[in-house]
Amino acid sequence: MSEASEHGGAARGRTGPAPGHTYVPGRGGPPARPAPPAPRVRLVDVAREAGLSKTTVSAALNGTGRLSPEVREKARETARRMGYRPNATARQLRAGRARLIGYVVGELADTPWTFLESPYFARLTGATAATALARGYAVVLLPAGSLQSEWAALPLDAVVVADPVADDRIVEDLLAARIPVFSDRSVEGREGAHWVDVDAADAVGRTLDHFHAQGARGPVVVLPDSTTRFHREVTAAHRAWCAAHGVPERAVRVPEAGNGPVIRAVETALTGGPDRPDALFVVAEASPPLVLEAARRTGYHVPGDLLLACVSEDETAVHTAPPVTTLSLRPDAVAEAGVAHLVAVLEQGERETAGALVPVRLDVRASSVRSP
Amino acid sequence: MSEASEHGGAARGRTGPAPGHTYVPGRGGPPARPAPPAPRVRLVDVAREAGLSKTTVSAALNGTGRLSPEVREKARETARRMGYRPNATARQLRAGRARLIGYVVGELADTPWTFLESPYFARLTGATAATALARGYAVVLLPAGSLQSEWAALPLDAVVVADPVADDRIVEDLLAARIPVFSDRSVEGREGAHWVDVDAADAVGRTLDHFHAQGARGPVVVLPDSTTRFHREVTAAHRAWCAAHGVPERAVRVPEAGNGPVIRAVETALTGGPDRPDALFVVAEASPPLVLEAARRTGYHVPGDLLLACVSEDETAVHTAPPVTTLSLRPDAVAEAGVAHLVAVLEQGERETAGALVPVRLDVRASSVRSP
DNA sequence: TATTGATGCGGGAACGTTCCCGCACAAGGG
DNA sequence: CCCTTGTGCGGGAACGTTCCCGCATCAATA
Repeated sequence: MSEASEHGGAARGRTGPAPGHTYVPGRGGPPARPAPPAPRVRLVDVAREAGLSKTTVSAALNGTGRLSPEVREKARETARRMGYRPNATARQLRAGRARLIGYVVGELADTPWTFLESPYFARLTGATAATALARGYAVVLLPAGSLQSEWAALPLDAVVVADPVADDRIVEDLLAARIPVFSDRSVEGREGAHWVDVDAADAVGRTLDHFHAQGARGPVVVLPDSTTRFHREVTAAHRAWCAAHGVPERAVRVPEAGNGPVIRAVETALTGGPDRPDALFVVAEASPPLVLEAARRTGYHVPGDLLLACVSEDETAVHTAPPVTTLSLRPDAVAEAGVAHLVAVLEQGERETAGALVPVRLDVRASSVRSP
Repeated sequence: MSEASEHGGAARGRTGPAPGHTYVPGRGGPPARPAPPAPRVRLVDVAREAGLSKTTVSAALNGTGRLSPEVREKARETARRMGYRPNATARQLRAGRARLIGYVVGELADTPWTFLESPYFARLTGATAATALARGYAVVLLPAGSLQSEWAALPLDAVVVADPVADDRIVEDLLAARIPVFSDRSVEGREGAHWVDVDAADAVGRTLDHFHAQGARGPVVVLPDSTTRFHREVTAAHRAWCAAHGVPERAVRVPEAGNGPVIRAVETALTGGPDRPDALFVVAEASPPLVLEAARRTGYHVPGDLLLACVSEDETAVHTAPPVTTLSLRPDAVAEAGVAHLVAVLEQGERETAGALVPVRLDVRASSVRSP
């Protein structure tokens, strides 16, 4: 179970607490005011009190071993009465693993903690922690682009690296330290690295096909200019789609993340070209209401003369007028598949790294439907 | 340093790896295909290889003890060459603490992981993790309303409970388990509990005073209907402010969190009363662009005939037209003060729980400034 | 030359748990 | 009545580290 700063045995005499005294708060003796922090009850303390051995008590509490029902119950009752809680660290040492998973976001290494403010990463983080905990693993948050020294003191069984950038050091460092790494497809083929990913080409295809079906012939896309694998693949997929459909390739790149830069890029996309686009696909993450407002500000009516879709997990898209079509990258599904695979690797020692590709989901709303 | 699922000594023969062989990958012998996972290099392995004792190597690596420069360098060089990384769990056991802090959000216990999608909690979480890590503590994410069984296996030195609801079991459970708890002022006076908080009365006063100074005489507020201490105090402070300024008390309560309910409450606040308000203070968390849109939809011009301010950490407030005035609850400052206090408690064994009150910050923007 | 003191290193216990054994005892069969 | 088998419990090692000692060695001093 769980420790409260386990003050070691230095304070506690090797003899241990006198049976029946120490664990009863304030029994006997003068009412000592500052109350020296009572040492934690250990397995041996329970054993001594119950007149059993630590082996027996351990077996009784864990439901293992061959014990008579009476002895088992006696051990349990004594442990309960004394408020015994097993020392998690000692268990981990014995077990050889800590059931602890690191979680780090590769993107945005210069602003290490802003990733939580992105709805996508917020959902991914939450889903990762939830799934992991359901399988008995806890998740510790690490800063983007963190150094060895920051996780070196942690007994991590594995580390999840979300969206690593191309030249990310952290994956190398972790693999060198022989810590299993879970990430996106960019780590494919590396020894000790495993992956799940979303289908970037599918994401682009689904959205642009949808625009096309609605009659749009001049779609423009707003792409993030990052070295993330997803963003690179989206760029390539966009190029391929345009070539395949005989549509001119119109794209505006966003130099950095954040609502400000993306909104400016949207304005450029809508006003900068030679002719006005009839559809807009914003892949760079931005607040849907702000994108909608930017479209209006530049003289568009949505969906009247501009179809709009955003890659976003932001719930605000539902509440605008009109509601904004979004493409979900399925962080929940990615996390679930990833953790499931990770646990398999850790517990059954899976070597073959068969990654999984998660399909995206297009939530079509009024902003991308040409009214008849 | 960090573990990769430390497969115990059961696999490794008690003799340990033959010096100079095991740690060199694939040296000598046939090219074994499945490559049995090489056992981790331990301190004793380094000691044996270097012809020293584990005591000496330990002292050399930790920079302690009395050692000749030659021996120290030899130990370090050998450790480096063998790729030695200390076992974090063993260190924790010896040290008596794990430098691990739990983090749980009390609010929204029915939807355990959604808290990260709120900009306030996202920032609070990120800032907590960042500050803690800077002081050598890692943060593990726990679900809202989590049970004993979920954190019982973790060697937590302390747990941060953000915004506990009134009847929250978790604080009781943690204190009963003798794990130090850090939370808001609602835990004041409890043994083993410590707190930092924001000044709710100050938050209300600052905003309504600002409205008043801009000439507004009929402000309406949208309040969350939660049992969080902050929300209860805000309600009381609003009542007190209205009484003190001779202004009718106009408030709309939001039954549950989320953009949808808050937006509906905003509409009610703006249209439901006998006379139209001239200022709106949205304390319940919502996306500022959506609030602005709702005000327009109900026939208001901001700031022309309605001053607007939102309690929000959402960066989108800056990018609307007009930009929205926000009241920041300073999650970064709260986290910083909290972690600083927490570390003091853990490391110097501070008993007196002198909590800290963090001032809020009003970022006045065009939405709440009456143009001349 | 003996005594002191400092220096350099190693032996071994301890952190708290789990688990492999082995021992005592009872019951059953030849 | 002895040998086997099974049951119930305990002793002790092991997980990998840190740290308290103690034991040499050697220079400096009496």
